[in-house]
Amino acid sequence: MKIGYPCINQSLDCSSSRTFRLASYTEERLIELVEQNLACLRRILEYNVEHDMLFFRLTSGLIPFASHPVNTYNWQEHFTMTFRRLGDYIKKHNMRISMHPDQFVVLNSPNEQTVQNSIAELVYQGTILDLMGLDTTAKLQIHGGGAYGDKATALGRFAGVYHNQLPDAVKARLCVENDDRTYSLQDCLYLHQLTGVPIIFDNLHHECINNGEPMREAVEMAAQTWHPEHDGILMMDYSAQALGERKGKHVQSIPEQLFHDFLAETEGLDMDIMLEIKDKEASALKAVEVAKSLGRLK
DNA sequence: CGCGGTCAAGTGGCT
DNA sequence: AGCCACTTGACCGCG
Repeated sequence: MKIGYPCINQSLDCSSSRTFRLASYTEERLIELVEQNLACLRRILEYNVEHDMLFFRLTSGLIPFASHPVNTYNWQEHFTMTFRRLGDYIKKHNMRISMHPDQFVVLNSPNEQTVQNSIAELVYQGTILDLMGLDTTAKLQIHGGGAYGDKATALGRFAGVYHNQLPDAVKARLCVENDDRTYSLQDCLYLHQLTGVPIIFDNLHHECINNGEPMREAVEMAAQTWHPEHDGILMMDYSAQALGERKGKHVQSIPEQLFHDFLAETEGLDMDIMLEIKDKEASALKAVEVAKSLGRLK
């Protein structure tokens, strides 16, 4: 088991997703900002290693406008060695890496342009993992997309894009997460049947929409969609409901007892857990201690 | 130099 | 009909 948090470290005084507006785009500025983003990423990774957090999600914003037509710069070549060194560090410390393309990536959109933009974004994010030299256990995590009034048809469209349009390099890394309002775990398992994509499990989303599966059973079903050699062990997002807030809203800080209970409920199951909690590494640190106390983490 | 409006992109639920 | 949330606020113009 590995534990981690997404994208941002609030203890460090740097950001790996500094960016700029389209209106102020210049190549010079792009290069300078990417250098800063990658330098910060290195610091975050070092912090994580020091604190036994070996699971981390890279921000989508590492390369600004990477899949936008305005960016014609060959950043892949320019930063080849930087990415390789980052990847070497990740591999040396046996870290697990994911990326989560944002809500604009919708593979089942009826809008062809949206689909093409989505593919371009997935190619960009996959390229980063490729340049780092990471194997296919480093994943790109997206949602099923929209329902458009008919989930079965929409998932069929997803499968069509998957089989006919996605490059192999993206297919090898793609996984789909159950979301909190449209595609439940069951829906995702159906998509897995159509495509073979592993299903990344989100416990809070599962609490929002489900078909009555108890938590342990749900984790087991998701885990079965991961091919041990090709995909690695199950990745999951862990969060808890912010009390009194909109359903699905993440808490500010991890309720340690709830996390303890979750680990107890899933005893014997191996997985890597991403803490989607507002205060980031602070909660991840607490989670690491809880997991260690239960002997789930060395 | 701090504040607040705004920023590439989609979708659906809530008010 | 418009606002908000989403894996993450950051940027920039203005006062």
